[in-house]
Amino acid sequence: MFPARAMSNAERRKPYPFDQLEPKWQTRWAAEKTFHALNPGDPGFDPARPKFYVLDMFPYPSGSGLHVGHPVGYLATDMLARYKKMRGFNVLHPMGWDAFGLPAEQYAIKTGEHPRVTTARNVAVFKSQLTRLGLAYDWSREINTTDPGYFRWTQWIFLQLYHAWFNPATNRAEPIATYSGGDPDAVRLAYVSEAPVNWCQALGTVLANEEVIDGRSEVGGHPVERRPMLQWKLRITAFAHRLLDELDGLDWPESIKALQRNWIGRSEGAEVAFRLAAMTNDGMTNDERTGDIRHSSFDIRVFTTRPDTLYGATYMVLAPEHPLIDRIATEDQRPAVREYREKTARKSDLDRTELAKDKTGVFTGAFAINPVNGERIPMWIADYVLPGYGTGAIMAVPAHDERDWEFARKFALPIREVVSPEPRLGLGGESPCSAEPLECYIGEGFAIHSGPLDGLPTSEAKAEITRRLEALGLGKKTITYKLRDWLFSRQRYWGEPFPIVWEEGKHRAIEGWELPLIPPELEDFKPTGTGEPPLAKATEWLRYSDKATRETNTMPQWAGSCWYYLRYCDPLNATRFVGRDAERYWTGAADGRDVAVVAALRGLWREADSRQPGPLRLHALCIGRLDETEAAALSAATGMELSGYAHYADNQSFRHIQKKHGSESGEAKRGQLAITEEDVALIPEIVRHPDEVRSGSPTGRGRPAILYSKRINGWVIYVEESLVSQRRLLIKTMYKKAATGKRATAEAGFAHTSETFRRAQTFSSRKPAPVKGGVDLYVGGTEHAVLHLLYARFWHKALFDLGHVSTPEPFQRLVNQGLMLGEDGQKMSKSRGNVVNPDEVIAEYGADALRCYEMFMGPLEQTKPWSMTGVEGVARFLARVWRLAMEENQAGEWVVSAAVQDIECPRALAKVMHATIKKVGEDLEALSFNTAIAQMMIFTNALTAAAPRPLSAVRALLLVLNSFAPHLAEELWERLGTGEMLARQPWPAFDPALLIEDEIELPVQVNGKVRDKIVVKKDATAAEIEAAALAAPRIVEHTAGKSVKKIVVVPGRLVNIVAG
RNA sequence: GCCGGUGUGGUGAAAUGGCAGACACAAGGGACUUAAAAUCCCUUGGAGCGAAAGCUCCGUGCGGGUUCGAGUCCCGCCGCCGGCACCA
Repeated sequence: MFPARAMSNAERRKPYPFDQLEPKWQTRWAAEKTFHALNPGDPGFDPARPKFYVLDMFPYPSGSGLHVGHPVGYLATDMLARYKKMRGFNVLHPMGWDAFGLPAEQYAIKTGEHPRVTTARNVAVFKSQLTRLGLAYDWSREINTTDPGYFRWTQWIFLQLYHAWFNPATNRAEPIATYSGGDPDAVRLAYVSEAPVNWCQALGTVLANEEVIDGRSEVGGHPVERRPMLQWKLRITAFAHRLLDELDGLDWPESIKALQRNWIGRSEGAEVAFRLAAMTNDGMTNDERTGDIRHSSFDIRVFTTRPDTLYGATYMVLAPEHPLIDRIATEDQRPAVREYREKTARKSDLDRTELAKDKTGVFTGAFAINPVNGERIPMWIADYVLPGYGTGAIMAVPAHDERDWEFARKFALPIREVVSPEPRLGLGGESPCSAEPLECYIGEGFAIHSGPLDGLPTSEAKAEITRRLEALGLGKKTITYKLRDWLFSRQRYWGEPFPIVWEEGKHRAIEGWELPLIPPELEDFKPTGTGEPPLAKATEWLRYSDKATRETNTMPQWAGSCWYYLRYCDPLNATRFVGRDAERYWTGAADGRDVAVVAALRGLWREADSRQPGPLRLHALCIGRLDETEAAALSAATGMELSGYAHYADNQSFRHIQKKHGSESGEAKRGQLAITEEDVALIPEIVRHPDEVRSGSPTGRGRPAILYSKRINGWVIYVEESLVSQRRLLIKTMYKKAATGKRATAEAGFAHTSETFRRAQTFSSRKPAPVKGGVDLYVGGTEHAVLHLLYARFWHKALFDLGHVSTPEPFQRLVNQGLMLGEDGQKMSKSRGNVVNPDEVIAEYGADALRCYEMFMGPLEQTKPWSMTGVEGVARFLARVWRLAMEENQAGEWVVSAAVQDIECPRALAKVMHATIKKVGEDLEALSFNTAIAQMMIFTNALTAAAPRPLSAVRALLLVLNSFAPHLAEELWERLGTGEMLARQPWPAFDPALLIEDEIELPVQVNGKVRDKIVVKKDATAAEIEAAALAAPRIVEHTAGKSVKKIVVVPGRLVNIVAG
């Protein structure tokens, strides 16, 4: 060992001994489970506390570990989690690993080491790095997507999708059993289809549209080609309108919402049916040429956003993949058509989009009839029309669409102007002008040469033509989306196997009890290159029965991340993917009290059931409290079928209020009452006399109700067994105002009641309030805007429809942390050599300095370059904090400074202290970490200057600093403190009275320029301020020789004198 | 082309329509020290005037507008970053 003296010299170089105290506190937090979150039902769980679920996007544990850019978001959530805990919240702040994926598998192929092994190693590295940052995760909830206990439920959710369909009538996913059509396989949310897909030869797998960027794979940048293959898809398109519409209610950055809107790509327009012309240009009739259509003159439908330009459609274009081409192409055009289609099929997406600026196409020989004017228009095929969008066919209006214009010019097709930017007179639709327009006009305007539409502005013309087409059955208003179904299978080893077997060419699901379906052990993970998945090599595993074999595709990496935020709520649940109570509690459909209500209901139900055994159904009559969704969740939670739902906002409470107002029926109607605070206060009176409560249900009228009642956490629940003969259990819920006592409690209770009535009113006016819920705050990078974030929303909505979760959206609030650039201002990357490793920063300056620096740099959402000198500055700040309380003695040991004394805080210092408590709290709520730190620096500077230093002020600093620099704060708290852990302390209160100055300084402007300052009493009147301002010496100077025209006094702000 | 964001000192950045540049970094000067490190103090948007205290003018990408007052709101441009892009 070093001699003591040498040791202290070495130590002295460190501004404070973070290298000792940081590991110490990390160990303590882990040992004492300081950040362990309790679930409803756990011993010690406090349902009265509000909850806060704050989530990071879990990382893929790569082999290279973290760089300093990764933890930006983790640090933000950590600070918020620690703060919310001090604020009395039950905080859920978990972390886990998104560990299936390509890199681990590619590494395995290279080294022969099993991905399971490398994944475990990488996870260990990541976890230790995160721990060294002092992140307050509840590690007891750690999850790993590659853990069979986890992916079992990923497979289970897939089965829910497989066994479900989207019912357009109800606009939601339903069990496949409710589908009455002939072929359920055609409508499942998870289905197989043979279609052109994105095949990446280098990766040996197919990819989703979202994973292909400019014709190359997102991972690795390898070329991607179109190839028809039999693949699994998920029917995300069925949810397109909901995924789009429900973005509005989310508290997300506008940019991410815009990205998703863009990706979903809604277009409003019309579908128009064109009839195939009977006569072709060679004089033959269709009947003579093609047998198939002899008896049915079929239609070709096109989609257009500009139905108003229908009179200007001079030709039609089909996508080369369009299925009707074989039937319509004329004999003489057939070779050219076939050649063009083959050429197109060979083209990659990249070729088709990037290089195809020059239009190509071939005439099919067929003609279609324009339904509005009976004109024969030629039908072409061209690759600028895409098969997957709209109907795969367009009407071409070259005068008003740039692509059609270009195409028409190249192939000398007619161009007819039908929209004029200015209203034009005297141009009848019956006489199309012969002169072709000189340029393409794509804007809106007024219809011309368009028969009955002439003169109408574009928007009216659209509506008019659509109405006419609909009346004739030739078209209809249509909404089209760009979003395509999600290609869900991959030809890789390291992913979840599908819980599907194939028998005689048909697929079917395996049973739930067969899960998890574990992938086979393989020596050789290599993709086959033929599109056959590596799992096909496991011959033993492959065989399911004599006749059936297993599906060999695996799920994409996104599968596991689609629902991980749910698993965190209840990570060890062995019977359900997430416990209902845990899900309802943490994702916010219910607060702790609601969850307790459900638990009590279950108990009451058991009691009722024991009196008269047999299946019970639940009939929910809700007084202003539960909406329909919650009633459904309640029935699921109690295990009772929901036989009916009625909203109950009126009835007793309604009558009671009505009586009070002296208005008899007729005057005040349901949902139209202006409910006052006083009215709400009357509600508890009803509750206090349960005997007066009679069943309000139509069937229970007049019969005395058998009431079970139970009081839980300010709730009173009645269970009314008035419908015994029908085996229906009537439940009612009613909110009870919090017991009188502390004012604050009563107010909190009141606010809740008030909200209840708002919702009740909203419901009775038939406009359900949007159900908020999901993760309270989700922080992550912007790169998942249309991948993970869209997929997860889709899964969540499907699970919601199927009754498995209680909210329609997974992430209520989303924040993107900004990118961290290298010191050179470039993106951090190994090849640039500008990567900064957090471990090195921690070794030199400590984790607290790294934490504070990353948050001090600027706003969380902003991109910003790393600066080592910046870390140094923050480290200096922390060292100053340390020296506020500590000094070195003769022996070179740190001891509590004699300057810290238990004295009363001088008023000036107290002011800074309370201002700091206020600002840091507000800034944390607003995620303005940088300005919070600046304020703490101000406070620290003030404290440094003070001698002696009041103990209470130093402690206050530690309380607010704790979220940012928890190790340092804990250590000083311990040395100064009462023996309790700082992390468990409540957030300090500030005294607003102290922040109000008796006298305030006001700047005085003359013509908008500050010329002097005056000091006035805080409650000075405007007249007093005016007089003081005009008397100020420099104001007198500046207004000399001028006349004062106006004086603007902004109390507490400034005075502006307008003079001229 | 379309969509979203953004533009303030040498640098990172502050600023409910109300004193532009808080808080830091860097730089310069000083104190302590034999010396260095560490620490502490001072100066620091630009130009000009003054011996000094201080004063004046200009200044938030550019051009207009609203207002007693604009970094902030409105209109029109320009630059940069991100996304989408033959989506009919």
